[in-house]
Amino acid sequence: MVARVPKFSRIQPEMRREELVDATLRCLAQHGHAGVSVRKIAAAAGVSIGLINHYYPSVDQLISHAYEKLSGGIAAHLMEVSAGGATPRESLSLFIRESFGPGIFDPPMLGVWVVFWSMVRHSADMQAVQQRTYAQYRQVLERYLGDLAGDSGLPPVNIQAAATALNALLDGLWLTWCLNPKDFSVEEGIAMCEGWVDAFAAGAFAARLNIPGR
Amino acid sequence: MVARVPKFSRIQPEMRREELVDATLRCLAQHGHAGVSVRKIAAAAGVSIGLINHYYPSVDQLISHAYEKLSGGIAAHLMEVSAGGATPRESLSLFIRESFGPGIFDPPMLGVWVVFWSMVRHSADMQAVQQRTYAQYRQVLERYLGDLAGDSGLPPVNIQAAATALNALLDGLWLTWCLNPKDFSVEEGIAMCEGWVDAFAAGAFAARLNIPGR
DNA sequence: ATGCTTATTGAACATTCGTGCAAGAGCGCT
DNA sequence: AGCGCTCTTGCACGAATGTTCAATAAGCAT
Repeated sequence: MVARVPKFSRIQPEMRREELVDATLRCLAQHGHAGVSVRKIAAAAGVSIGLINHYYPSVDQLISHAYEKLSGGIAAHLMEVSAGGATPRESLSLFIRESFGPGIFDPPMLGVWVVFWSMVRHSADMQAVQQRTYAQYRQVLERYLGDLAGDSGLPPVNIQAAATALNALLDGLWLTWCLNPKDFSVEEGIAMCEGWVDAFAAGAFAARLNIPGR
Repeated sequence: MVARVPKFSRIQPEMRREELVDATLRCLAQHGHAGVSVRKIAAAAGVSIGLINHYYPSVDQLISHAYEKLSGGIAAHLMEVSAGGATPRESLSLFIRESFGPGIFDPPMLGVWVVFWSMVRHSADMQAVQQRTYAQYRQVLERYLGDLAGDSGLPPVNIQAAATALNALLDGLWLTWCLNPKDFSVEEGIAMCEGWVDAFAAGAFAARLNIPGR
């Protein structure tokens, strides 16, 4: 008497998509650009090669969905955490500290983003995801920085430019650190960002980031 | 009477290497990751497929040399330009403005760097180039920032951390702008960096970037 | 139980890739 | 003028790629 053992299991399409996207992210983190491979992703997800094209017309669309999930997930997480701050200044500190947390500050993650960035220029889908998620990020920072400037009674400042700069500082530190984690410690990175916010709150950028903007 | 027209010309090995490296950079700028291809590079250089492996044992070494040339060239250029400043503060302004200049602030360049970064984690050669050129960049900034802090009579500050932060701000703005040049103008980017240097010169970061460092 | 829907499989296809290698030819040297 | 070094060529090879598609079988409904 032999027990029936199914060769595979059918699961709900949405769950399967989720699994495929997760496998994609794992693949990119491990293999970098070489992870953009139907066969590698299929192996990582434990499914057959053909299943991927059943759910995604092309591998590019799978990557695009993975981009959306990762980027959206991080943005949502940062928003949720920073919302716990009692003041704008405190929210910014939470946002900064969480940006340096595990799952974000992680060298293999560079391999993932590098793939995404390399596709932005040639894919309209990727470009759309990039612009949408970046705007989301920046708006959060704009709100906190705007409130902080209001609380501090600062002269009018180009908040959008300030948010762009803080975001760039975060991104640049992340990039530098992922390329060589020995360059500086996470705590030092946080201190650099906190210093920037302190300077902002003290009105140090008012002279350069005056309002006209665009 | 038929004029002799050579099928190809022999040139000095060094010049040929130069041509191959230039073709590589052009390829990466145009095709991104797809430009990492012996055939595409050979076509861009106007030579046969086999010639590349004659000069470089593997395509990875060609990319590595291209990385070294591009990175070293930019570093040398920035050093040369910024050396023209009469004061450390002026040198920093020149460094910043030149960092936003053409040839650096250029969206296709993102495709080049993205390829380099994707290889740093898996190639010891690329890692070595990365660390060497990054240290070179930062040392220049450290010198100017150190002199500026001395001139301003600031309390002791972790200059290395400050240079890391300014470099990260530059990199982050570059990345953001290359992904979407409409986000902000070059002049705004320069203003953000100048504002950071102003704040540094005013001692705004002294409290966070205190000396112990590491 | 039986049938139906369709999620899932895996082989097949045409491309493209990097590298190896023997043949060819440019160009300096005698 | 012709020898010879080696730069240069381009075909050949195996491996890996994305996509297609007919066949299979899981799991729900009847």
